[in-house]
Amino acid sequence: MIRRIPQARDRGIPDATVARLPLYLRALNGMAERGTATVSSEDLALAAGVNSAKLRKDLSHLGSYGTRGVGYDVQYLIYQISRELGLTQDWAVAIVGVGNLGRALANYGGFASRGFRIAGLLDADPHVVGDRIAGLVVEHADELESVIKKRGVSIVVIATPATSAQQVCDRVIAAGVTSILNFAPVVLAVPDGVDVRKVDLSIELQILAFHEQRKANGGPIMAEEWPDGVVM
Amino acid sequence: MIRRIPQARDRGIPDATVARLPLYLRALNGMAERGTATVSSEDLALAAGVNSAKLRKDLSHLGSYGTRGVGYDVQYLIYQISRELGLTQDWAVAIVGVGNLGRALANYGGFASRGFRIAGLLDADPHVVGDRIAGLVVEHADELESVIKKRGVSIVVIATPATSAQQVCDRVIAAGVTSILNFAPVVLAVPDGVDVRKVDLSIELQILAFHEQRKANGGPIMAEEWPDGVVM
DNA sequence: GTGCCTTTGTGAAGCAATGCACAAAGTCGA
DNA sequence: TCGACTTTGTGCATTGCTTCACAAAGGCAC
Ligand SMILES: NC(=O)c1ccc[n+]([C@@H]2O[C@H](COP(=O)([O-])OP(=O)(O)OC[C@H]3O[C@@H](n4cnc5c(N)ncnc54)[C@H](O)[C@@H]3O)[C@@H](O)[C@H]2O)c1
Ligand SMILES: NC(=O)c1ccc[n+]([C@@H]2O[C@H](COP(=O)([O-])OP(=O)(O)OC[C@H]3O[C@@H](n4cnc5c(N)ncnc54)[C@H](O)[C@@H]3O)[C@@H](O)[C@H]2O)c1
Repeated sequence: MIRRIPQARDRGIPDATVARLPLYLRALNGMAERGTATVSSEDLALAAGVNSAKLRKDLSHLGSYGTRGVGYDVQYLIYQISRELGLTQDWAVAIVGVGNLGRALANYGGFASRGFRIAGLLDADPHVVGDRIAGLVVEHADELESVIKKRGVSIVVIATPATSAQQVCDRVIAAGVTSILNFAPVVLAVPDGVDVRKVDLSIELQILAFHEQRKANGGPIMAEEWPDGVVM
Repeated sequence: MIRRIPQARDRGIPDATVARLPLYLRALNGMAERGTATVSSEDLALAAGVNSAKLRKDLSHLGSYGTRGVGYDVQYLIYQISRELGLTQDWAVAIVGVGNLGRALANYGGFASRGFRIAGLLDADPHVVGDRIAGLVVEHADELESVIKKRGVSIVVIATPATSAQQVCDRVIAAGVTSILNFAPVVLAVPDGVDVRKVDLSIELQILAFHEQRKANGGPIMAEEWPDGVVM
């Protein structure tokens, strides 16, 4: 039986931890702006909305960056988390599908400030191609492969209708992209080695509705039957 | 020691299961449109992008709705999942903050089709108030409480800048709302009994960047040190 | 120095979710 | 009616994540 010997800086950081690091980073940036020099796990955990033991365990996966009796140096921790997440370099992102959502994303300033530079906007609709949005001109979807290669795009955001998403996905993967953020409500099929993250707003609302219903009724109405009262 | 006796329709559905039900529902709706009458756990799992044992276990939390040797009746399963999620009723949703993102959400047709009716759009900016978007007129944020009460809003979407989000959140909770979908990059403090779900696009990109960096380098650059090479 | 106080880092226990593997249930053709 | 075949529903082992609780580390006052 093979047992992994845990090391000081174990390379395998749990997914759950990776997903929280950006949260810590955001809280730390706020503190840095307010001039805070050091912070305890307790306070940082509070600001990030997690439990302090979890925070300490998460940070311990990156290394031993705290000082007992004192806490963590805010600037140093910002740097370490940023480095771990790969935010010390900047990333070229292309947005495919410049409709309602694609436009909102393109106009959003919060990406650039985190090192995500929008390097291309692409759409299949000739009425949209040529529009200038947030300083960029929308290019035709036919240019997808060439834009990806010329501008070193490594992350693609898919904001097309569901029907085109898989096709766009296949093309960007063929062009060498291995990180995709998908807003279309479809399950994308991708080969191993490609990471897809999805954001589905309608799923979030459905989860809220589930809990809301429980709060109101203590559960769904009409347990086992069809609306007309006939059990199948 | 108290041990819960598992029942045919155990009322405590695991969170992980609830989060996947909308996925199954979407896959089932696709099948229904294509005229499929029954589906096996294997096929449905494939369409939803999960493992079939997981799918069966998830569905078993709702009840025993399959037929051995055959599979699940598509229409019946759609109804059962919808009922469980609370989608057999419709929900009035208000969007607070009608900027880039709020507009995209308001214009999106995918909510109404799932029983989420946009019942109000609110903004604090007088230049935005009065705009007509997707058939609704934007109202002033001062009307928040009255809109919630008059239109029976039970889910609020917060799409304001981060600085206003907590304040909006406090107000909607005071007005009786207990389900919130938050797009602002802040941790909202809420009392017990209030559900908040958050969508943070920039976190998703950061997670992608983390994995992308690993694929490229096998890990972050300059393990323990500051950029200038001095260990703290 | 020395000792007190604070806070980290981490074993270990507890809990939740996953995935395997198969008996039981039901279908369908002969 | 029966037997072969398919597919569900679930017990169980496993994995992964969370939380507790505390020894060890380090700062700081005197
Ligand atoms: N708008 C929202 O709030 C929202 C919410 C949840 C999910 N979504 C999903 O996000 C996606 C985009 O939504 P939207 O509201 O922006 O839709 P939209 O119809 O406004 O925009 C889609 C854009 O994609 C373009 N397009 C179509 N096929 C293309 C292709 N092959 N290559 C490049 N571009 C192509 C279209 O020309 C259009 O401009 C949809 O899949 C939608 O379901 C949107
Ligand atoms: N646009 C995106 O793609 C995107 C991506 C990720 C996160 N976000 C987040 O979503 C939120 C909205 O983003 P946006 O791009 O639409 O911003 P925006 O500035 O375009 O829109 C914000 C709107 O909220 C309104 N507002 C401000 N204070 C208010 C209050 N107290 N009550 C009601 N309305 C108020 C403003 O008048 C404005 O119209 C922000 O928190 C942003 O960080 C946006």
